[in-house]
Amino acid sequence: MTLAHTILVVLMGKPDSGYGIRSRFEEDVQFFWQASHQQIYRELGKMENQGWISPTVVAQEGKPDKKVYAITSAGQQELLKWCTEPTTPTAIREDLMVRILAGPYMDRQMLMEEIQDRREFHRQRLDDCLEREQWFRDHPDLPLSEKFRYLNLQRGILFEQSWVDWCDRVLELLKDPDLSQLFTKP
Amino acid sequence: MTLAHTILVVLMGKPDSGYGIRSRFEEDVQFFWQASHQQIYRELGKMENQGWISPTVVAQEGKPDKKVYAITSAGQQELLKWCTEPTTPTAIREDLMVRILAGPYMDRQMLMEEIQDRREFHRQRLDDCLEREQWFRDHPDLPLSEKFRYLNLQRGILFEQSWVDWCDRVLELLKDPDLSQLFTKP
DNA sequence: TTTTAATAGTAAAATTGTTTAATATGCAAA
DNA sequence: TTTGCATATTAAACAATTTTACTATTAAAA
Repeated sequence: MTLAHTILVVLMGKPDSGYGIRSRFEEDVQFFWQASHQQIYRELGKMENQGWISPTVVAQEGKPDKKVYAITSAGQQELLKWCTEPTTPTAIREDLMVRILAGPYMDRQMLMEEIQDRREFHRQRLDDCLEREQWFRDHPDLPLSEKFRYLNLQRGILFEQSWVDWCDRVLELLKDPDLSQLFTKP
Repeated sequence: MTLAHTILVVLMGKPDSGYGIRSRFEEDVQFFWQASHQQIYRELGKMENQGWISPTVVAQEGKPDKKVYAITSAGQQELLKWCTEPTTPTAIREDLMVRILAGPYMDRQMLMEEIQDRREFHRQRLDDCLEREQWFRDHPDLPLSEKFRYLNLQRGILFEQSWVDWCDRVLELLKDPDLSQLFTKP
């Protein structure tokens, strides 16, 4: 259950409410970890039961009360323990790849539109990543924790770029009904 | 539920048993779709109930009997229907990225070993992909369905290559305790 | 000759993830 | 002034996935 440990890492930065954690997920973790707010709230409940985090109810002006969770020393220990365990590469389930396998049996135009849409999606994300990269470059004197976030951003850039490149290449090849230039084009 | 449709595509090629389907998953789908044998057997049961596939028990010499499933015309229709629906980009959950975020709080040497291991993993997969690419290039007169598999292989190559590149870059940067060359190295 | 590996399948539990809904506060816009 | 949006949390139902554990056959290796 890495979700719990992702939350622990986020809380190492600063204590936060479920809502706040979710927002921070969207901001800077979104391209390699997604979680709905229910998932986060449920996980926070479990984590509290295990003593990894402790809540404080904070009254706010103009907003509903919130439960701010802070990581406990037990939580920090748990995080460090988790850091000694090996990570495992993500099992990818990419349905566009399944669609590609179905390529011989489906309408070519439809397939190409699907890939075109996907290209647009990843190009948009790439743009977002590059924009954030520029922000980092405009702020060179960042604390170490921010520098590690930059490393993750680099992963995202390479990932999105490889998608765009692949889509472009495949769209070019699919123009030909029998993919005859498969091995001649680089 | 794309697993069912992945199985349908695989069965379009030729009828096969659950065990055989699983083997073919490992061979040529493994880097973008993984499924355990229970998942596949369970899914096959559901698919049979829906009339998408029909089984034939085949006795074998020297091996246990097997249930060979063939796609039905209802199954083919279902597959074509699925092909008109848009695909959705995978939600990635990559725990190495969480580990990177934990970087400021953990032992640097340990983190670097973790990344080194990951690099080795992806380099191995890249090698496998390149080997299979060479096989394709040695067999230029392939049927169309094989050519589409080659397109998927290209995706795998770009994916694994981007991992290796990222690991190399990060390992270089992490040599320095405060990541001071973050913006100066390309 | 016992064990291990590969083939072939089934069952159940536990965990994780998604969907839908309900509740509540306060601000701003229409 | 009603509507919609952002903030903030909880509950329940459902679907998907993973883990663990069985049963069984045959070949090959130790």
